Formats: sequence, structure tokens, C-alpha cells
Amino acid sequence: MKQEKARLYQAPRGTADILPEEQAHWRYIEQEAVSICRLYGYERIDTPAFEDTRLFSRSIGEETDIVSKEMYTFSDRGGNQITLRPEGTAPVCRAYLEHGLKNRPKPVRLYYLAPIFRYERPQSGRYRQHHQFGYEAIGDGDPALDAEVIDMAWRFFRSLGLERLSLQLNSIGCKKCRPGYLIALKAYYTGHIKNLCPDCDRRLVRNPLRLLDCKRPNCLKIAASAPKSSEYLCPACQEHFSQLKRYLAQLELPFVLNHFLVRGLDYYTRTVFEIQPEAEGAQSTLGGGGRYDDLIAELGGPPTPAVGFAAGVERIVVNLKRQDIAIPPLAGPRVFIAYIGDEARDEAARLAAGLRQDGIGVIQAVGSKSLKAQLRQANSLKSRYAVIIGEQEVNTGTVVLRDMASSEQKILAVKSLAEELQARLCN
RNA sequence: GUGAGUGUGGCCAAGGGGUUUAAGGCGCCAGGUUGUGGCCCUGGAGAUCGAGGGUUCGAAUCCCUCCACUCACCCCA
Repeated sequence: MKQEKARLYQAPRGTADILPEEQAHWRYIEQEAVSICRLYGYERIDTPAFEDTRLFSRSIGEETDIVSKEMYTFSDRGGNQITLRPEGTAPVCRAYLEHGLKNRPKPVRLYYLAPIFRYERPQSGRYRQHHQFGYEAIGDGDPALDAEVIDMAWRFFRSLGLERLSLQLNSIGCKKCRPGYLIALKAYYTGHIKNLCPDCDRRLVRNPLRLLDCKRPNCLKIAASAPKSSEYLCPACQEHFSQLKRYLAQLELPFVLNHFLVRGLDYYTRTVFEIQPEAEGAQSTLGGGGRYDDLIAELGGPPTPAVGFAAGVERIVVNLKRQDIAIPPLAGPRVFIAYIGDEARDEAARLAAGLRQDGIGVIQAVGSKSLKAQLRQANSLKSRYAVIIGEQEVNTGTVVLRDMASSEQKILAVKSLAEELQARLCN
């Protein structure tokens, strides 16, 4: 028999384990997300990790990179085409329609925290499974709602302590005025076709809006004098955009107009925005969003305007670390129970159970380690108190309570331990 | 899909063909007398040097293939 060496499994490419040391960052972000949502009246929604493939191909757009090459798609045992969610908006809209949420007072405000799946080549800040915090306000076209969504995003990042952020804003028009803009754009680029990079050659036919954010020096030059979408807006879109800018100014949000800002999902209309750290670097966008007034109708619902936003949690973590932002540590059990000898062991187990009954978090020693080893463990677990039980204590119905920081310890009756700890731990 | 870089114990790493039975540090475990942590001291466990093949008397060290990771492009969070 050949002894094949057991191969160690690795997490699949582009995925990551979030180890206990990382959790403080994640919980911190989650808490801020939840609290900003409470502040603005958004309610949580959780949707499945996978959906009918068509939900995404219809909404995001067949021609986009996400749909054409990045989706985790498979057929299940029943022959259904299934896709792991590559973004969060379409599932929320599906749920909105499926459960008749249009019958609630509008706009309907929903948020989510969810894993997102895209088959991409991983690199810094980009994963095959990543996590997004996002929210959607569905059912009203008022530019004040765009402003709310943007304001909320901005405040969210600021509440995390992130500094030096930039808020990029643009309007890409609606289905009435965009066609005219695209014609102008194509005409302009066709005039420069000889100097375009191969990628842009493709974009010109497939996805002309994307021409604008090619980073090649040559293409940048061409883009610089390309027609701007904001100059081709119909009167209604123009009005919407200028109202939005007015609201944002009123909220004192330092937005900068970026005529090259276009997003990679087809469903956006009018407002698009992104928030990025000022420090340069690839994959830097922390979050982005925009208005998608046609999406819900596209999915078979009644015409329903909506705006939304999503942020990448992994990228936030990176930036929190980069900016050295202090993260509140996670509180673990603060009491460690050590014992000496078998009788004491039983008593220790009883004690631990009793304290937990009283809501006091306890780590109980296991095995037959020396007291020294047990205290060493209590120390490295950062316990505030150690409770020590030996033969002596068992015989007298007492317990030693040791304060790990001050090294002071005192002998207590078993009965009064819970009360004593309760009093000490709550301050 | 394209291009570049990197792979030595859990982590950080020295070593670039022959005293390497592979340094050192962190971490882990155990001791430093009888039931007491953090500092210090001592000891211990843990690596067939990413995998496979080749060159050579000899390979962690040279060559090839593969794999993984990282970074960049594309695109996005």
C-alpha cells in the first residue's frame, strides 16, 4: 500500500478565512453599518446566496463583465440555472416584487450585509467571495432621496473614522437622453479610432460608456475632450441633477464632479457616485451606487424609481488598517476558573455552570495542568479575574478570587462569588 | 484571460551546491521545589526547505514542469 501523503486543503482561491484576530474589525464595521441604517430608517433584509441566473443577466446586463465572465453559474440537480449572487441590488428588487413590498409606505428603505461572489483573478482588495454592505431606497424619484443615500454613505465612512475620502459624482442620463449621448460619444471616438488601445476598440462597440475610464495615457488624452454625459441630459435629468447638487451642497458634502465616472452595471440611470480614498492605488473604490429607475420594471414590476449604494467590507478593513484607526476590542469572558485536584475539578465545573447561569462569562480550565500553567493561560487569555479552587477551598466552601491586573486576591465564600463578580465586572 | 514577482516549522526569517543531523526571533509546551500568571532563566516539541522530475559523488541551494500565493491590467466593492 502506498502511503499517499495527505494533502492539506486550502481555502479556495480568492476566498479568505476571517480569523478571530480579524473579527474586531468586522464587527466594528457591521455595528457602524447597522447603526447608520437605524439612524436613517433602513430595515435589514437578507436574501439567498443564490438566485435564478436570469435575475442577474437581465438586470446587470448581458454585455457587462460581471455577467459575461464573472458569474458563478451552475445547474442544480433539478436542472435549474443558478448563480451565486454577484451583487446585492437585483436580489433586493426581486424580493421587493415577490413580497409585494410596494404596498408599504414608499420609499421602502432596506439594507443588507452579505457575501458576494465573482469569478475574478484575485488581487489586493479583490476576492472571489467578498462582502458588501449595501442599501436601497425603492419607490421614489425625488433627488432628495439620492442625496439621502449619498449622505448616508459619506456619514458611514466618516463614522468609521476614515479620513481623506473623495466623493465622485456624475449623471449618466436616462433612457430618453442617453442614446443621444452614446451616439455623440461613439462619433467622437470613431474619429480617434487609430489611436485607441485594443480594449477601447472593443468598448467602442460593446460598452461605449466604459471608454471614458480607460487608464492608458493615450486614451486618457482622448477621453479628456470627449463629450460629457452631463451636457447631453434631457431637461428632466438636468433638473434632477441640479437639484441633487443643491441638496448635497446643503448637506455640505464635498462632492467632485467626475465626467468619467461610469459604472459597470447597466441598470444605472441618472445619478452615479463613488467614494474612494484619496491615496492612489488600484482597486481603491470603497463603495459606490446610483439611481436605477428602470430596473424594477425590467424585472417585471411596475415602473418604480430607486437609488442604492454598496460598499466592500474587505476594502474598508484595508483602509482602517492603513489609516491606523483604533478598533474597539471584542470583549471575551473575563473570568478564568482554575482548579487543583480531582475534587476541586468537580467543584470548578459546578461553579462555572452557576456563574454562566448568572450571565457571567467563564472559561473553565480543562485537563490536568499545573496551577502555574492554568494561570499562564488565564493571563494570555487576558482574563480579568482568576478563580482558584483547591482541596482547601473545597473543604471550607470557599474560593480564591484573584485580580489578574493587580495580583490582589481574596478568599470568598462560594455563595458570594457570583455577587462579588457581578459587582466588580459591571464597572 | 494577459503580464510580473514570490514560495524555508503556526508567524517573521538566515542560508544562493559539501561540518545544515537547516541558524535566530515570536508563538506554543514544560520546568526554575511544596497550590499562583505577566519579566527573566533553562529545556522541549514542531520543517523530508511549495510539489514532481532532472543535473551532480553530493542540492534548500543549479535546470525543467506543475501548483499556490502576491501584485498589476481588464472590471469592480
